[in-house]
Amino acid sequence: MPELPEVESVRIGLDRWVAGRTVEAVEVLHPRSVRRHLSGAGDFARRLAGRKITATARRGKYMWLTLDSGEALLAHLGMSGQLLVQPPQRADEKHLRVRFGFDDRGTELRFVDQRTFGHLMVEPLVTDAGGAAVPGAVRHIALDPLDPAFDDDAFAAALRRKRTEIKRALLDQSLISGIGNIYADEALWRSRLHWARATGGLQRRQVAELLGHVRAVLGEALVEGGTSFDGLYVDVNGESGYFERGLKAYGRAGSACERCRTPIRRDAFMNRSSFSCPKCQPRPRGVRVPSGPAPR
DNA sequence: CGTATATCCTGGGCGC
DNA sequence: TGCGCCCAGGATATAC
Repeated sequence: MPELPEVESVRIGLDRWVAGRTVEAVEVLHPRSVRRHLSGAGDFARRLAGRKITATARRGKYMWLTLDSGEALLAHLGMSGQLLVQPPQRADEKHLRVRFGFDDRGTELRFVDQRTFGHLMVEPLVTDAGGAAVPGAVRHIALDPLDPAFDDDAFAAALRRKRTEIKRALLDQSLISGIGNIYADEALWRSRLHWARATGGLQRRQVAELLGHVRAVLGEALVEGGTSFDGLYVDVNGESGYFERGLKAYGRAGSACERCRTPIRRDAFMNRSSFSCPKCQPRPRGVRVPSGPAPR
């Protein structure tokens, strides 16, 4: 489940292995992986053929490779997407979806994605509201909290205007990007905030502290090389991350909270799960939550 | 318009 | 051994 730290690990790896190289052949093995490239797989491949990769970039969970044509190859890894750099003679992965060959006949870039929630597209760069050049599909994605231009005060003000719960807000990529279910739960645990706390009721200082914890947990995971689950996520060269041992709340239902030893609880939340400490993160007054997984 | 919910999709794991 | 169900969840379309 790649979130910001995992995506950034992939970007760094790709930068080293593919920046400066020229794409030759592109093979789309599964049309769903390019479903958001509306002009089709053939057009996707044609826009890349002969193009040199000039740089890599990322915002939130999106990453892209800029091309010498002024366009970019945009990637979202979804739940299980991987971008692997492999020798051409290496056997195809079971869930290989797109293969990129280079004119130097060296290593290939491969998009592997079991669950096919990830996607790739080629798009022109456009200028966003903040004056940055981003692929069109990224225009509505907010800056992520590791971006130097992220505005803490504007975020706090936006939170206070909202009528929603804090975890929904953390997962809203148009408000703050890069955070998924795992790091949302971790940041809330560190902040001692229940996921259902109303955004409008948070004090400015609480928002500042929450942002501090968000940055800390993302930064620590980035240093560790990303969180790895089920072997589905590996970094660009196939090495798993190790952050799972640093998780204090996510996936720890029934285990003792490391602060107070109370068993971590699991609540149904947005058709998935939310993990928190019943004592450190008390439920806000008036909020009733069904326990266990959400009904399907 | 703002917020909430349904939907997409696969296969490993597990109970029977 | 095999069947069927559970489960993971980001982004988007649709509903309220």
